Amino acid sequence: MAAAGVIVELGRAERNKRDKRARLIRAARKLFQAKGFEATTTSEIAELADVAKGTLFFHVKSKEALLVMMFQEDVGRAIERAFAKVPKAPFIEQLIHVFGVMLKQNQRDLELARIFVRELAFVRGERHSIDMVMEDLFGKLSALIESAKDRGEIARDIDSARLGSNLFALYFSFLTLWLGSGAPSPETHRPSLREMFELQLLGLSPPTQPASRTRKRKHSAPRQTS
Amino acid sequence: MAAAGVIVELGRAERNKRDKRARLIRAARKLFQAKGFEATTTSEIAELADVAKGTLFFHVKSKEALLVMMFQEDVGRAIERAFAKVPKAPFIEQLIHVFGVMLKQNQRDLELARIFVRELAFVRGERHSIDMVMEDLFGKLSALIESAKDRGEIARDIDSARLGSNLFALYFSFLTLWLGSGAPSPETHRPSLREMFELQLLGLSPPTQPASRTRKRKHSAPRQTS
DNA sequence: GAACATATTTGACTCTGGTCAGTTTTTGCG
DNA sequence: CGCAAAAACTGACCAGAGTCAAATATGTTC
Repeated sequence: MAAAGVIVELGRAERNKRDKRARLIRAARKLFQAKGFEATTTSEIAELADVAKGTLFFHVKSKEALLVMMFQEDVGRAIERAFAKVPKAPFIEQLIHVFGVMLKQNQRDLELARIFVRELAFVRGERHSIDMVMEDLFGKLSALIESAKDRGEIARDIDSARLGSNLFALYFSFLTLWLGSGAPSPETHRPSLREMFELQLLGLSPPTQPASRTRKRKHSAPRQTS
Repeated sequence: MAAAGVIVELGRAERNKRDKRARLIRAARKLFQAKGFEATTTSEIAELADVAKGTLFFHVKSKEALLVMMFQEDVGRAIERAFAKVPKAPFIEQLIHVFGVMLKQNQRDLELARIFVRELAFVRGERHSIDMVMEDLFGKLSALIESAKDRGEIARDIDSARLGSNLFALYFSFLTLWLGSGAPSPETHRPSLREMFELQLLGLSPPTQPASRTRKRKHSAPRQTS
C-alpha cells in the first residue's frame, strides 16, 4: 500500500481513518475561531476538511460535539500548563494559580467557552474523552492536596479525592455563573473564586500545632487577585 | 369591550397581551411533557396556543427560552415546597431535605431537566426571572443558615450569604454531573451530595463547646438517604 | 481473484427553528 | 372622531443541521 509508486496522486485517499477525526477537528477549530460557532456552517467545516457533509456526521455526532472535542484538547493542554509550574506557596495560592490558568483559557473566547460549558452536561455518547480529562485533573489535584498535607496545611484525615471534587465543583459553578453573565473581567458582586475556596478550606487545617482554629481572619492570603 | 353583545364570537381577540406569554408557556409545557423537547416543534406550540409562529417568536426569544420559563415556574414552586416543611433536625439534614426536593423535581423529566440546566449558563437577555428565583433561594438559604447559627451549629463569624452560595455551587455541580451521566437513581462512584455538603460544613462549627473538632467520624448523620 | 460482508463516503433531500416585509390592531392626541 | 405612530400579528420564506439510500472502498474467505 505504501510501497514505491503513487505518492503524489493520492490526495484524499491515503490519510487513514484515524486522521479523519483530527482533520475535522482542526478544520472546525480554524473556522470557529475565525468566524465564531454560530456563523460557521457544517458544510464549511466539511469542505475545509475535504470531505462530504455526510462524512462529517458519520464521524461526529453534531456540530457541538466538534466544539467539545476541540475544547477537550485545549483544556487538557491548559491543565498540563497549569500544573507544570505550581508556585511554592500556600495551598490556596496554588489553587488560585491552577484554576486561574483554566479561567484564562476560557477567557480566550467567551462564546466558545460558553457553548463548551453548556454542552458539558450533555455529552452523552462519547463515554470517555471528557471523563479522561476530568480524571487527569482530579488526579493532579489530589496530588497537590497530598503535598499540602505533608506541609501540614491540611489535616491528614481529609479525603483528598473528596476535597478535590468539592474544589472542582466550586470552580465549575463559578465558571458557569461567570460565563452566564458574560463579563470578561472578574465580576459583579458575586463572591470571587478565591473567597469560595477559602470558605471550603476553612477549618480543614490540622489541629496539631498551637492556634489551630484560625477562623477570625477575614482574609489572610497575600494579594494577587485572580 | 366586554359589555353586552359579543361573547361567543371572540375566539382569539379578547385574551389580552399579558396572557399571551402564559398561554405559550402552557402550550409548550403540555407538549414538552407529552412528546419531549426535541420532538415538539415550535409550530405545534404556536398552533396549540392559537397564534401564528411569528407571534411566538415575537414574545419568546427561542424554543429553549420557553423551556426555561416553564422550569422557572416549577423550580420556584419546588423551592416553596421544600422550605415549607424543613425538618427540625441538624443543619446538614435540612440541607439534604431542601436540595433533595429540588433534585426530585428535576428527576421528573430528565430530558427537560438536562436542557434546562444546559441553558442556565446561557440566559442572556431575560435579565431577571432566573435571578429572581436565585435571589429567593439564596435568601431562604441564608435564613436557614442563620437559624443554624442560633442553634450553635455554625460559627457566628461565617458569612451566611457566602456559605449559601457555596452550598448552592456544590448542588449545582452535582446536579450537572448527575444529569450529564443520565442516571435516574443516585449514581456511580461520584461522591454523594451529602458527602459534598459534609466536607463543606466540616470545621464550620463554633469553637465554643467542648470537643469542637469532630472530624474523625467517617459519617455521622442518621440514615434517610436523600 | 471471485464472491460476499462490512465499513466508509457521498450529496441530494428533509425538516424545523427562526426571520421579515407587509398587514392589522392599539394607542395617543388635537 | 380622524389620523398618525407604535405595537402586535401573520405566514411565506430561508438557511443550515442532520438523514439516508445508493455508491464505493476495504476486508475476508475459499
